[in-house]
Amino acid sequence: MGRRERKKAQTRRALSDAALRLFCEHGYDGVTVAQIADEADVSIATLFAHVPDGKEALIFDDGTERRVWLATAVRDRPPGQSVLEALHQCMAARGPFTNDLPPELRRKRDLIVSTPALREYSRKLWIASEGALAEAIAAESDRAPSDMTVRALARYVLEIPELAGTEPDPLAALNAIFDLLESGWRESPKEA
Amino acid sequence: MGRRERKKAQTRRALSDAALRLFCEHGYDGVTVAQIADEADVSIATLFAHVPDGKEALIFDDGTERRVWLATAVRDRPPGQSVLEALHQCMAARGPFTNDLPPELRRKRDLIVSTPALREYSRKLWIASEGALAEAIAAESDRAPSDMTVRALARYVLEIPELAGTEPDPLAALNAIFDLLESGWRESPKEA
DNA sequence: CTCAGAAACTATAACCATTATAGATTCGGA
DNA sequence: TCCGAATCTATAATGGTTATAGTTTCTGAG
Repeated sequence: MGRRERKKAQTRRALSDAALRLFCEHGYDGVTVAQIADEADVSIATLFAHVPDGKEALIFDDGTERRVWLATAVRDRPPGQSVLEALHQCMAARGPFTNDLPPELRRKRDLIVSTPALREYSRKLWIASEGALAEAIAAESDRAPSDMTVRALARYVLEIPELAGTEPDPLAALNAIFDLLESGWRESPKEA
Repeated sequence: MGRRERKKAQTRRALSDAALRLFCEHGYDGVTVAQIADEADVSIATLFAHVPDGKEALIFDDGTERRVWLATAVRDRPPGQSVLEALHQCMAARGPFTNDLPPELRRKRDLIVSTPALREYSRKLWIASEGALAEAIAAESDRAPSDMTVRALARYVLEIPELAGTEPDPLAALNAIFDLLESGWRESPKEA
């Protein structure tokens, strides 16, 4: 990697770090992009050159990670394990569902979960992997990636973090949702 | 209804109409709120007084309609019909899933479907009914409205318009998704 | 090595949505 | 009739985002 790319990555990092620090200290709405640019010692134009999606994207990567992570979790799952089980398992290790994280990441997660704008952007990143996940699921289940059932399943799995992330017991919520996806909605009709 | 409320409703209507007309003519991004305010002959401040959620909300109602509509569809469904069947049926009559609409509404629907910002806001309106729908479902199925399974089902049903609205055959997509929710994900494992 | 061009960065100025302020007008009810 | 509240207005400020045009820094070809 040449010096150019190294410096670019450095700048991006400085922006992430500055943004996260300031957000944690003053709250998302209490910080302006100008302050973040100052703190990272770049111009505002440079900030937006690095983060085309805007302020919310500052503390996130571009979503590539999630995509490959999901695809490999499905493809390389242990033999005998179903696709949904594999997704269940790897989701459980993720962000909102475990406390087995370095305190720095935990602070970041708490910031995201407690800030609507950041939660929403996080969801957008998850949804952006829908195509990749649909392909992975399709490959394992003899269906077309464009099959609506496949796309819907992918979408519903990717909505789980936003859906369960704010529950009192996120992990229990996660389990309940995967159970629903696995078995569908079984009605227990009301007494007449 | 006094003159005051009547005038207020009139102004709100003028804003909706102006916004829809201009959006259709120049595209969502090709119109500024200033132009809309001008066209409706009110000040910008008045525009925002009527539409606190901002530009995207101009052509939508406040979501109350959907809420009551969903709740009654579930509660007053024909005897013998399941909750999901009732929701399936009433969704099918809605926006993106039928062409049985006056041309004016069809143009509005096409505008929304083809404009990301408006699609997103439409989804927000649907999701805002999650609590109401969850209560309705809970009441019919002997579960608590806070039961994660109930909440997830409500959420997943309300995501359908965004999920299926852009498909080539939205109605077929709708049917497939309800089938998934009804029966869950049945894997047809790949040959070894 | 060198130099031409690409990439990253900068300052500056614009644009637009949104909110705040303060004051004017209109309406409803007592 | 008259007070208070709701609506509307003009105006200005804030803050995110983009456009422009020019400067510096790196890379790779010759």
